[in-house]
Amino acid sequence: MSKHSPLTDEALELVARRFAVLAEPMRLRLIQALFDGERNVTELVEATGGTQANISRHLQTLTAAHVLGRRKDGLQVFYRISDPTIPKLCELVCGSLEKSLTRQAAHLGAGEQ
Amino acid sequence: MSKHSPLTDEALELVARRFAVLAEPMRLRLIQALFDGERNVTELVEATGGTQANISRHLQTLTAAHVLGRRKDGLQVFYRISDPTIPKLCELVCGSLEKSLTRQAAHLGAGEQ
DNA sequence: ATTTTGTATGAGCATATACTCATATACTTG
DNA sequence: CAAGTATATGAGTATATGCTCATACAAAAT
Repeated sequence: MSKHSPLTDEALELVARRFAVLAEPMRLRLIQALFDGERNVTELVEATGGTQANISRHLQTLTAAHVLGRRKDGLQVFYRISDPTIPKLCELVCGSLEKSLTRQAAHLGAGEQ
Repeated sequence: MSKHSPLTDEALELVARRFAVLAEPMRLRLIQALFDGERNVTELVEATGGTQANISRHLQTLTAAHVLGRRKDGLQVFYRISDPTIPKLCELVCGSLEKSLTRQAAHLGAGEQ
C-alpha cells in the first residue's frame, strides 16, 4: 500500500472490511481467548461472558472473514485463529496505543496541552 | 496481547476504536493519499474524489484518533500521517488479503471447494 | 423414538455512523 | 470594511450492525 500502486476501490473495500471485523470489543475478546489454541463455543461463551447467541454470531463473522477456522467434533464446534497476521495486527495496535497513552500522561503531568 | 495479560474492557474498546477508524474505504483512501507526505484539504478532496464536507469529517475522525496530524498555514490546513504504525498495519492487511485471494483463486482453478 | 446437549439463526429493536445540503467560521485580499 | 477562498460543522436521512429472545437444527444419549 505504501510504494505499491494505489489500491482499487474493490481492494479498499476488502481492507476496510478486514479492519471492521476487528473493530468490535467482543470479537477482540474472542480472538484473545483463542491465542492459546482452539476452544469450543461453550468455553468461549464462558471466557468472554457473552450470551450464546451473540458469541455464535461473532464467531460466524470472524469465520466468514477467514480470521478464524472451524472444526466440528460431534456436538461441539471448535474455533481457532487461522490467520497468522492477526496477532501481529493486535500487537501493533496495542503498542501504538500504549505509546500514545504514555505520551498523553506525560503531557498531562507536565501541564502541557 | 498474546503473551501479555488479557486486556481490560477499556483497553479492548480503545483497540476496537482504532480498528474502526481504519474500517472505512474513504479514510483508507485519504491515508493512501498521504503516504507520500502532507497535503491540504483541497488536494485531498481532489485526490479522493469525495465532497469537501465528507472529506473534512473523515479528516477530523482520523485526527481525533491520532492517526493524522494537522498543521494550519493561512487559509489552508495540511494533514499528514502521524502514527508510524499505520503503514505497517495496512501492509499487513494487504499482504494477508493477497494471500487469501490467491489461495482462493488456486482452489477455484483446481476445482476444489 | 424421545430427550438432552451444543450450536446456529430468524425477527425485531436500538444505536452508531456515513453521507449530503446548507451554512458558519477563519483567514486573506482588494 | 467588503468580498473571496479554504475548511469546518449543524441538521437530517439512510443504512449497517450489535444485541436479545425465541426457536430451529444437529448430534448424542437414554
